[in-house]
Order: sequence, then structure tokens, then C-alpha cells
Amino acid sequence: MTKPTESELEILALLWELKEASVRQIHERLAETKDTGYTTTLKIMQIMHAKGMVSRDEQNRSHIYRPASNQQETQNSLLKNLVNTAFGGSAQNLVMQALGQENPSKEDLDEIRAFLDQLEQKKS
Amino acid sequence: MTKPTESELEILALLWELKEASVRQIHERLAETKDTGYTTTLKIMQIMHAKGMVSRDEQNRSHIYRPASNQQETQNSLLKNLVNTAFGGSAQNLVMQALGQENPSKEDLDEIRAFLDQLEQKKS
DNA sequence: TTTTTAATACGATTATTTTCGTACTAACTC
DNA sequence: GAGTTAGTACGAAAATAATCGTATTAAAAA
Repeated sequence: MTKPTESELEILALLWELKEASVRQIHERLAETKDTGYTTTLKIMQIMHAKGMVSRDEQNRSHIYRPASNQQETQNSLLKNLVNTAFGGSAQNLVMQALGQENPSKEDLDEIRAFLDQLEQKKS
Repeated sequence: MTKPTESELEILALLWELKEASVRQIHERLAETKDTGYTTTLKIMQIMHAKGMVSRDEQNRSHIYRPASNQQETQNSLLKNLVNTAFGGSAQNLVMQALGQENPSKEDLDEIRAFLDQLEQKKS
């Protein structure tokens, strides 16, 4: 799977959230935070479709798009890329940095602890 | 600070690692994994210098470059960007994903636990 | 049925990033 | 000192990404 561009990723993330959407819906969400034209959004989604990044249902006049690639896999490959380019290959480094940044609540921390325990279980 | 491009980031990461380096040194490291010309590396480093992303010592014939921006700040802003575009704004989500991906050793896990404890300490 | 609206398609332009060739020159070698 | 080597500078081309205008058309409204 080819790495999505910045604009493609924004759209992909919305599709992950919405499960499926028309160009209009995506465009309206994008327009909330970004000043961009409708046909620009359309064009990018068409490109994504040509790349096989999204599928679409052309039954109706207004096409419905869905993410074609697995969300977790895509996120993982983006993470891996960031780890390699910006964190000297150390995922742990990235994790600590991300934790230090967000100022998590006690509940968040506990949830992560539980997750760590679970990981450790799985190892044995 | 403007977001480094992919190529710029590769170089920046090497500078973080090496603390300082000539174009030649950077280029040799890049060439290990990537087929690229010397003047291409040079040009990108010149652009980075023009942008204020790196400083350089021009005393000698071969200039010595150093990162000008803070490593952690840069990493944080890259992380924040990734969290927002690809992880629906949830840093915790990113953390879990990154942990699940790397299959960490018991030592790694303990280190992260210690770090979590430390974070919790600091909160009170 | 005519008009208006709202959608897709798509080429072309613009902006950005990457790559490279060439000119120039300081330092080193013979 | 002449020639060679190894650097920088820099413009321009190539590649990639983003934007937009216009044509076309299906569907809805009048």
C-alpha cells in the first residue's frame, strides 16, 4: 500500500470515522477547519479511488466512498515510518515522547498499564 | 517552525544522532539505504539552512552542520500532527498502537511502567 | 416540459519537493 | 606552478501534490 499524502490521509481518517461517506459529506467536514474547494476534495477522492485506496459505490448519482485499506495496518505503517525517520528506529522512544506530551489522566495511565500487562501475558 | 519535508527529516534525524556533520558524512549515511546523488543531499541541506532549520560552521572548506531546532519539540509537533490526522486526535490510541506493534521485551515494558509512574507522580 | 440544482469527470495550472548538471574555487599533489 | 580532487553555489528540470475551472449530465423543482 502506497503512503497516503497529507490530504489523502485527512480524508481517509474521516472515512475511518464515518465508515462511508459521499464527497459532499467529506467536503463539509474538511471545510470546517480548512478553506478548500469542493472540486478539490472530489479530485483527491477520485485519485484515491484510482490508487485503490478507497472503494466506491456508484449506484446512485452521489457516489459513496469507503476506506479500502485496513485502518490499523495503515496506521502501523505510518507509525513505522515516523519511528524510522524521526525517532531513530526506536518505537519505545516514540511512545515515551507521546506519553510525555499528552498529560494523561490517571484513568488513561491505568488503561495503558493494563495494556502493558496484557502484552506481557501474551509473551509467555 | 515549519514542518520538515520527508527528505529534510531524514537528514535532521541524522544530525540529531551525530550532533554535527558535514554534507559528505550525511550523504554517506543516506547512501546506505537510498540511491541519491551528492549534490542532491547538499542542496537539501542548503535549503534547510536557508529555512533556519540547521546552522552551519563555514570556517572550513567543508561546512559543518548542526540541528538548529530542538529535537523534542520537532518530534512532538510531528507526533501531534500524526495524532490529529491519522489517530482521530487520540494520543493514547497512537501509544497503544505503537506498543502493540513492536513486541517489546520485559525490560522495555518495565521501563515504560516506570515512566508511567513518574508521570503520575508529577501530576500530584 | 423547461429550468435549476447538484453531482461527476477531467484537463490544465500552480505550488512544492526532489534531483541533477554545471560553474566556480580552495586545497592538496605532483 | 600545473593539474587534480573535493568541496560549495545555484539555476533549472523533473516529479509529485494540490487546486481549480469548465463541460457534461442526472435528478429535482417549477
